[in-house]
Amino acid sequence: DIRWIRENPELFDKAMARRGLPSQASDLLSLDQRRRSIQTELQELQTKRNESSKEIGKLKREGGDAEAAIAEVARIKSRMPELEQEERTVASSLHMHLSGLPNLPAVDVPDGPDESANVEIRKAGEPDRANSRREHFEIGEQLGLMDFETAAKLSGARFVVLRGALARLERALGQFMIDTHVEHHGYTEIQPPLLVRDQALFGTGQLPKFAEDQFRTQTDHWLIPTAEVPLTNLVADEIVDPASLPMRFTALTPCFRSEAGAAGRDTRGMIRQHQFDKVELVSITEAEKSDEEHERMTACAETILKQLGLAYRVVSLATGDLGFAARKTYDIEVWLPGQNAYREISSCSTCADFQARRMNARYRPDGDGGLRFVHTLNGSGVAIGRALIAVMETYQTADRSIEIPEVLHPYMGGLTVIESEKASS
RNA sequence: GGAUGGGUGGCCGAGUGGUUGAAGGCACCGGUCUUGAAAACCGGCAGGCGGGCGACCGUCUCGUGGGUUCGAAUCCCACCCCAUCCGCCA
Repeated sequence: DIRWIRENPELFDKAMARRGLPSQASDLLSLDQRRRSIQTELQELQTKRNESSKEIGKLKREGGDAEAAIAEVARIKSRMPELEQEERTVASSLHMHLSGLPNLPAVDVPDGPDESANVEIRKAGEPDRANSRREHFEIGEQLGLMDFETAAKLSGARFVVLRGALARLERALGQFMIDTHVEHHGYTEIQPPLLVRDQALFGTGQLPKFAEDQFRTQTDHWLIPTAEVPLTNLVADEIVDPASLPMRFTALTPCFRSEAGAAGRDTRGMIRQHQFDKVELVSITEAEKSDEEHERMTACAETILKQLGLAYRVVSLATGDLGFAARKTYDIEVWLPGQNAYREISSCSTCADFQARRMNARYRPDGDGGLRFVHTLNGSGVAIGRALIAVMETYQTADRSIEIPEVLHPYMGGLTVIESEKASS
């Protein structure tokens, strides 16, 4: 919001500095200043032109001579095209700069250059630190149910083929999660498009800066990197009824990420794939309710891990680790015994009005007649591929089987353990 | 892929060159009436931007961008989007 920057240039620069960005308020404001002075000048000319035109209309109706007035208008108009052009140039330059700016971090976001400055908020469960624990790909390959070689034949690196009981386990996880959010947490299930237009990705903030992280089709669609994109854009260009807030949407979808720039990171196993399933949570709230909703959403995601019996911790991301659109983010990190480390399995963010502004999503608060931007939040509830990994590593047994968490039994057709000798069945 | 039709305020919908930022209706808000509600009646009700301490003033916007014109929602061009029919297809 350029007006906010105009009124709070030091605060703005300070906020950007917390994200490690150079101060740019003065550049933005000089552009803004230029735009406004051009606009003012242009409007004065337009006023004169409009007055004269009305005069002409009146004279003509009354059968008078309008020649002088017409010449006057022509004279005024001769100066306008140049100003109009300049205004367009300056305005679009300003717009470009503004749309490339990340969201301002909330005051309580810890300062720091990267994830090392993230702050642990709470822990749940007891991490299994036994060093005999195998990694998920060892477990999966030994069972013959997780196949990276075949996936590479079909699609290259960062894909996987799951078979039999492991394929079903992944499906069971997704079903369990979405059912939980719909039946117990008040979310509405959505089956959204997986291909979206530029406009949608701009709205949630992936465009224009992060085009190279996405897959694009030949029809100029983009494969969604997360269901956050279609779910949040549900309210794009809408003026929503305040009585319908908060809106809570959930979806189980595949997500597609090019992982440009991630070469060499998490190359083994299913941690970082071009395609993975995820249950997403999105909330649309009134401005005052978003912080509260952020806590609630994070708790909804945690519920899943608790019910699966997985150890985890919640961290508040430092300014340097915060995503582009986020004002504040909690990551939930699940304990992976095979890696002997906590790894991100969910990321819950409040974007405040950042995305709403980009997609022009508003509501009319009760009472005053004005319009306000809604607040948007999104969180994983949770990433299914990583949940599968966590379950495999947490519930591995000495005899190379995997026990299945109790809450998933109904989704597994009664199967309670994936046993190595029955693996191929 | 072929062929049509269409994009106007929160919604529906009128409007083919001159006080039209836009009739009418619905919704919504305020009032009268009523024990209360409904109905009826009266009034209000688009958004962005700029200027002013302010009551206010100006400007832009009828999908988007150009053009014609003294003047464009209305005429011309390009693009975007939506719908329908035919073909193909899960």
